[in-house]
Amino acid sequence: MSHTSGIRQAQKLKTRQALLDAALELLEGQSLSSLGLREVTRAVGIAPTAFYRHFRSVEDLGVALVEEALGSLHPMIRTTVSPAGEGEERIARAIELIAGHVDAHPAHVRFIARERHGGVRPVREAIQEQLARFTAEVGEALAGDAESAGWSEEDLLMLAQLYVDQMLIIASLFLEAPASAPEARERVSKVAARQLRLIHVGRRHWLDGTDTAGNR
Amino acid sequence: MSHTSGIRQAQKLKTRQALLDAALELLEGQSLSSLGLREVTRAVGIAPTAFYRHFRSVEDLGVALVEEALGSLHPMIRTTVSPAGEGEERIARAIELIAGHVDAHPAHVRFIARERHGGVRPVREAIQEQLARFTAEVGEALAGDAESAGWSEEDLLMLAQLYVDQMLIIASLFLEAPASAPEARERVSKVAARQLRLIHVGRRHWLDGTDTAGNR
DNA sequence: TGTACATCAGTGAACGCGCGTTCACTGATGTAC
DNA sequence: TGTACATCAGTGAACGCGCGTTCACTGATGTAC
Repeated sequence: MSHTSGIRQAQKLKTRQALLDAALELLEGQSLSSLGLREVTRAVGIAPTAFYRHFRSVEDLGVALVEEALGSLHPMIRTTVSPAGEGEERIARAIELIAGHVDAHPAHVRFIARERHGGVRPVREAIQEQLARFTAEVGEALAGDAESAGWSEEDLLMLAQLYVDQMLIIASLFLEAPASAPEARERVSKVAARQLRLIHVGRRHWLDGTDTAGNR
Repeated sequence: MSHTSGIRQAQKLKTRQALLDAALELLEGQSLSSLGLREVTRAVGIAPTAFYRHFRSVEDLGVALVEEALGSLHPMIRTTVSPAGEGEERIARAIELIAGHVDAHPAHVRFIARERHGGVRPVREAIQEQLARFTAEVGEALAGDAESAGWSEEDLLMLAQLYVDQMLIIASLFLEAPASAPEARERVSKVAARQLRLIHVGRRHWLDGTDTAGNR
């Protein structure tokens, strides 16, 4: 029978978390497909064979990392698109939220950016699946927004996808502009704000002249 | 003295190209950081040690692959943003061009998508550098467009960046929708067209009410 | 509460294997005269 | 054109090393009575 508490269970979870943490740290400088099982256990300070008590393989650990990383991304995305305030102000707030998240969880963000198109299929698929869920959620959030009146389901989903992709791009940009280089961060913030603004302008005028789109 | 012709030189180039080709093929299912030198030479049918006659390391080969892959991407991007025709038609043509390029060079596209945020720094940096050059080029092309009258340099560059990122996103989507699944391709084409259309709408109305952006 | 047995997270030795790199080499191609 | 020497792409043996995985084990924790 499996218990949810008990000294043994608690210790096991602790070791499992230590494996995840060590792996994530090692992944700052390499991709999952080159991460070794022994490398991870060595970093944690346990015997290589103990790894198998927690994961069937490094790939398996990678899938667990996806859950962890996108779990932490989840609330951020919801808050980012939460419909409060006026356009320009919302954009600034969204960018601050993204920058803050990248500062708080740089390794998670890097892991997702790296493995999204990485060499390990199960991990790639786990990421795509989670991102699809995010897109659906953002779509729902957008549907509740006054600015989306008259929008078709399909259009809302395409906008949601645009936003989700854009958020990941902006997060990657912040990753390359560390907190130690405030000018670089400022530059990223400015470009990101302009891009979100352009998307927002496009959104406001989306239904303007559907039949004549493209004409001046 | 180094010649540009001669049997020896020609054979050397042939072997070098064989190494690049074999590596690219092996990279369809894994990332560069896990690709082995012996794996590549085995695929080509030469001794492992011969590798060093052409590249100093697998990383070095990766950088060469970036040149090759983005060299082939280069003309596509130029043509895609080339300013001919009316809005809606240009969008359809751009998407066809991207789809065609992905069909013609799937491994190159996959390589760039994978290694753009991958685990090998020199390769990552080579890609970022080339993409920055593309962005600058697209910016210049946009500057020559009538629709860009009144745009600041900065705004043009941010739009160029948006387009380049969007092209890569669309290319990745086509990669996952193989030519054997025409419905999936059609779906990708449609979403991509809507997204480009929204960006285009944003572009047309960018200067509408700079001071009141965000108000309805 | 105490005792006897079951569970199971972590150990450590051992394995076969493929890796990257070195080295002295070979023999076809290139060059000088 | 022929000869003698230089170059250098590719060879093959050898190396030390770290890898993933197996296995029987230990001893602390959990359970039954």
